[in-house]
Amino acid sequence: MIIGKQLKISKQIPEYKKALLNVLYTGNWLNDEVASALKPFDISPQQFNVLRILRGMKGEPASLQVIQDRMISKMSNTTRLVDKLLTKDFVTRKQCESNRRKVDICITKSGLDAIDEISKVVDRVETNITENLQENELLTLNKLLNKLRE
Amino acid sequence: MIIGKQLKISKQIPEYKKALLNVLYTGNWLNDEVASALKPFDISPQQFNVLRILRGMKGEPASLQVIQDRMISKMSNTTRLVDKLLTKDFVTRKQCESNRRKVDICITKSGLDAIDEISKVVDRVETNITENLQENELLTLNKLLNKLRE
DNA sequence: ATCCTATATTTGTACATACAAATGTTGTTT
DNA sequence: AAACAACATTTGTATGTACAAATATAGGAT
Repeated sequence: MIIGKQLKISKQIPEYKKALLNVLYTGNWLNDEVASALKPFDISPQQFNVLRILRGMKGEPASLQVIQDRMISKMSNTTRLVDKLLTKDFVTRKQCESNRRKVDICITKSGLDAIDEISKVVDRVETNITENLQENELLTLNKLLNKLRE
Repeated sequence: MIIGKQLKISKQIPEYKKALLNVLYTGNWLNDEVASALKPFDISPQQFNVLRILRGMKGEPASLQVIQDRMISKMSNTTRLVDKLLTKDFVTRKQCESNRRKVDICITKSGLDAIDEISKVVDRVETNITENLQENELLTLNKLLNKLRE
């Protein structure tokens, strides 16, 4: 639905305000969509994101800093997010040997299995959502969002 | 920056995944930008959003439901968000007379003063962010985001 | 009028997040 | 080498948010 109608915004709101409202609103909406798809697996979008990052490390350990830099939503307490993944046995954490201030975080076999399983469901949601956008529209959307953040 | 570089994503990720990642990432980024602009006023983006909704009511009271429907980020406890605004004396809340299940929430004079003041700062942030996008680019962005949510 | 269902909000509780201070480690300066 | 600043993470604490159950009111159906 059109953003103005959706949130019952005044009709003469300038386009730039509409656009920013739309980015925020659509971001939240998308997050909620993903969250409810993840719900049955008892995992949050944030946790899913971190698991995916760790899977992308291809066996290499990641420090907290590396994880944080790559997270979609930066947060001020990644330690505790990793704690949650630890109790689920999805990751391991130990002091980094070459720089003992850092910590080596790796995904476990069971973490890999979990994310592979969960990814299928998320993939389905993602293709569903984007199916009414053409490839060139996706490219344009990416271009405009990148430009916005410059 | 380009979303793939930003989050150090694998290069052969399909465009639709990039787009959704970009929507989420840009939404969070924008929220953080606004949040830090609001910080000096000791008010959260959510609270700011509700005050703006109430200002838009032009004196008419809003029920919790009305507020929730118009919020950028839907949340499951609007009561407590309004509690916060109450303790700041930015709003009033009383039982609705025509339907006593509902509550009438109104913005106070001091709430109006606050939001007028704060809006100036947020406006500045918003124009800053969008200044490198042309009007037709903003229109396209809005169109694509609306289409995504369909 | 009584009963039942739907609506609107609040409350209890568990969990998540933000922020600053504390801890431990490393590199640099003197 | 001692002292100090910079870095990486953790911990304490306050606040925010999610979810379900509880409360209260309204609008039918019998």
